Amino acid sequence: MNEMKENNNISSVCTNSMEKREEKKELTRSTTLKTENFNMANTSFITPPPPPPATTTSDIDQMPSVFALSTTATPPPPLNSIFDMMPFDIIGGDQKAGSLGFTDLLDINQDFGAAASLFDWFAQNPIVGSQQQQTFVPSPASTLPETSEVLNNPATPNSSASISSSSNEAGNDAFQQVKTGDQEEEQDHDKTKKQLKPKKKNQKRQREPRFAFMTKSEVDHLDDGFRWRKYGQKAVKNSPYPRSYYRCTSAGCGVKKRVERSSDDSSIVVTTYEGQHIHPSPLTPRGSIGILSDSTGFGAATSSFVIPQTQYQQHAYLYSSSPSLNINTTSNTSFSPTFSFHQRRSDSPASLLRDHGLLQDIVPSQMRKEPKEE
DNA sequence: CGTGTTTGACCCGCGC
DNA sequence: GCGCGGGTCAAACACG
Repeated sequence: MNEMKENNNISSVCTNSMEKREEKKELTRSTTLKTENFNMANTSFITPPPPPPATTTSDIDQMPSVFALSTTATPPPPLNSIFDMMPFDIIGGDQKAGSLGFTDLLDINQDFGAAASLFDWFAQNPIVGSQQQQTFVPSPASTLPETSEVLNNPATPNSSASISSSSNEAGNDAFQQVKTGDQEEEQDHDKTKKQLKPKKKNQKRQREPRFAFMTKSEVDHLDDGFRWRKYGQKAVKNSPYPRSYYRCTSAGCGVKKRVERSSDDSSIVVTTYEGQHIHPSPLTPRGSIGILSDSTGFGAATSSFVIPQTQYQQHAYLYSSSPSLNINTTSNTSFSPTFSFHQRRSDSPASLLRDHGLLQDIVPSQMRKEPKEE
């Protein structure tokens, strides 16, 4: 019920209350936000994504990648749930590509298939730390990004679930440090702002390992099965879209999430998770969705992934998952999400990589650079 | 009343 | 040191 409330929250906020608030906001306009953009974003959210019309390859890119599923036995979740997204056949356009399994495309398929979720998979295949870099970053010129942010680049093109991730400075045991980091951070949160002030000056604030992915979606805040509380919103430089900051509402769980819309492709939402849930998803027992979630808290963080490529492969790909296809409301423990694969035609890869804001965090600097002609 | 959002102010790190 | 930008806080507010 709460989930439903939360799920409906966006739409309701966007319709009634948001309009009221907007009126008020007109008076107390913040310099932080650009109103037009804010309204624009909301407007687009209000409109439910239209059902997929008969697709032709030509108009695929203009089509929304989010629409309600009607194939599930359980009541269809709200539209802003990422489980509703079936971008695979829309984005992909190519039905063959759409039918391609994720396992057909990725050489990590076995591990991922066994994992209950992406995050689970990453837990099993930690992508942070030096070991990871050896495994996933084949980069020849491979100077690891000085930012300590790590991207699990594919060993071979076309065969990677390149979901960007970053870690804190202490990167090597980032996952283990999540909890300690949470505790420390939680203590900090308990302090007041003024108490924060005299706080450790020489001690750098530790960053949680981050996990970012792009979702082609009309809604900013995707329902990933967890309850989030928005605690901030900032305008993103060089982007008309604001960035929203969310924190997991579960007590003691310090997981944060940042959501921003790509300035280059407004249909792409960049979601960055920071930290690790210390509790199961509140939605776990709920129908088929729950099996996507796990205690690691990254359940069902699957939708479509715009994959920044290495310098080998100077294209951005959009991976899309269609979990519901394989799940079918059964407790299929051997859930293996089906990913489709589509090379975007309209978006220049460079433009995707050039995206501002969070992309600067999640994409290693070497990848943000305009690729030199090979 | 509990929960979540909004938003101005503040903190902090970083580059110059 | 200063300015900028990212990130966070917390009071005020909205909503069910």
